[in-house]
Parts: sequence; structure tokens; C-alpha cells
Amino acid sequence: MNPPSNRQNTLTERLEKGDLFAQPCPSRGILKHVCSQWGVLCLMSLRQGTHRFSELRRKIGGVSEKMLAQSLQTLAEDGFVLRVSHPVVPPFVEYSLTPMGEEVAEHVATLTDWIEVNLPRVLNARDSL
Amino acid sequence: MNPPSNRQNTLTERLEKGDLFAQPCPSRGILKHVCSQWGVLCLMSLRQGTHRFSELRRKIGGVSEKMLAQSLQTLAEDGFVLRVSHPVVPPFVEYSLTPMGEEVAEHVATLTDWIEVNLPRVLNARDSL
DNA sequence: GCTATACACTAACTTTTGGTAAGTACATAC
DNA sequence: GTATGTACTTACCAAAAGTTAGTGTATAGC
Repeated sequence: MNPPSNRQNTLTERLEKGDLFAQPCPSRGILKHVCSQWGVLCLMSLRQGTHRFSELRRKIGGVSEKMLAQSLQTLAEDGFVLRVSHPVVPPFVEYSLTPMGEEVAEHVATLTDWIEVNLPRVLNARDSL
Repeated sequence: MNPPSNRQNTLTERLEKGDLFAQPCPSRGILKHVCSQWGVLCLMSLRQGTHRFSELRRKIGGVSEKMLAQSLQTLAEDGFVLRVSHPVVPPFVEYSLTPMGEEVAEHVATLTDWIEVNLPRVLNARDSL
């Protein structure tokens, strides 16, 4: 008969489900990675299949190599993107979505689709200010 | 005579539907506003009803007044948020979602919900690196 | 009457992040 | 032998985000 909740348990319980309104919640970080300008574009690109680094670079207009590498790295760390490096020269690296990545990407896609088709409405709203 | 407005026409045509992969597309800006750290939190808060500035400030853990004001302003400019200022003293300002705001907010919510419930999976993926 | 607080901001300043340009090693094409 | 492509990294600078303090007025507590 132990007291059921020590500090560990309450912390774990708290983290079982995220709360974005809570300042220290790690879900905020994930949201940042997924919603970052280049993060969403990476996810959207990879939804159409495996890509090499340079393919992504050409596809995503305006990314710098630094930001692309950084975005892919954080997405890989979060388990959304799989990085496969073939040890050849010149370098050959393939990026693809993990199953978890496909899930988020799908939700992100519905959002970006909405924005793309409703662009005129938004521009209209801006004009009529 | 005067410069032809066919430039505006081609521009308008181009902007009829956005393309996030295109560098100069204004949908990128909208995405930034909607997906910004405080932008999403504002939308999620307002989905639960009209709020005053200070209510939002208390609800969204960790926002500074500057960033909250800025986020609400850009969301209002894009037509997602309605700002109603009652000319009384002390100030009384109410923020709510426009119909268009409710639409985006819904899509953002499915994303944030996914992140909140799948937090453990992501944290797990990070640990097993 | 006097101080404190609440309200919704804004402005000045500092820190963090994002973006740009260049460098790396090696291979193929011209 | 020069140019190009590959997947990055590093140093540097500009832009964004965060922090702190201030604004004017009205209620609340002492």
C-alpha cells in the first residue's frame, strides 16, 4: 500500500496528453516545428513521395540550404521524417515521411489547402479595411 | 495613356488560388500568421467564445502583451478575428472569430488536437534516437 | 485623500532566430 | 582543367521575438 502518486507519476500523467495553453508543455515545441514556414513545406513536399535534399531545395521556392537542413533535422528528431543516407560520393540522401509524419502532414494539408483556396477571401478582407 | 491594369489582371489571376511552393505567394504570409505560435493559441482560445484582451493574456500561458496585441492585429487584418472596442474608460475591447476565422480555426484545431493526443508518441520517438 | 490595481495597449531595448554567402570533399561532364 | 552537382556546415548580419517600462483613467482599499 503505497501512496499512489509521487512526483514522477503526476508529471507523467500531465504529459500523457499535451496542453498547448500551458507554458511549459512540450507540445508547443512540436507545434513550432510542424507549423514553421519551412516545416510545413517539407511535410507537404514529402507527402508526394521520397525526395532528395536537392530536390526539396528546388521544389520549395526560397528555402536556403541551411533552413532546409535544419527543418528536416528537427522533423526527423520528432519522428515525422525519415532520413536515409547512402554512403556514396557524391552524397545521396533520401527523405521520406514516417507513418506518424503522414498523419500530421495530412492535417497540415487540410489547413494549407484551405488557405490556398481561400486566399482571395483573405486578400479581399484585407482590402476592405 | 495611363498604365494598363493588365498587370493587375495577371496578378489577380495568379492569386485566384494560392501556391505555397511559390516563393512570392501571399498565402505564405497567411500561413505564417495562422501558424505562428501565438496565432494558433489565439484562434484556439477564441474558438471557445469572445474574450477580452486580458482574458486571452491570462488564458494563453507565457504570451507577452506585445506579442498578443501583434498576433491579434494581424489575425484581424487577415479577417479571421473581429476586434470590437468599446469607448469607455478603463478600456474594454472584445475579440471574437469571424465566420472565416472559425473555418481556419477548425482546421488548426484538428492539427493541435492531433499533436496534443500524440505527444507521447513524439516524445517516445525522440527518446529512441 | 492617497496608493494600488486593472485595463489595453505602445515604445525602447535586448536576445534569439532566420537568412545570406561562402566553404567542404569528391565525382562527372565538357 | 574548369565547371557543375551533391549534402551539408560555418560565419556573419538582418529581422523577428521577448523583456521592461510607461501611458491615461477609473474603481478599490486604507
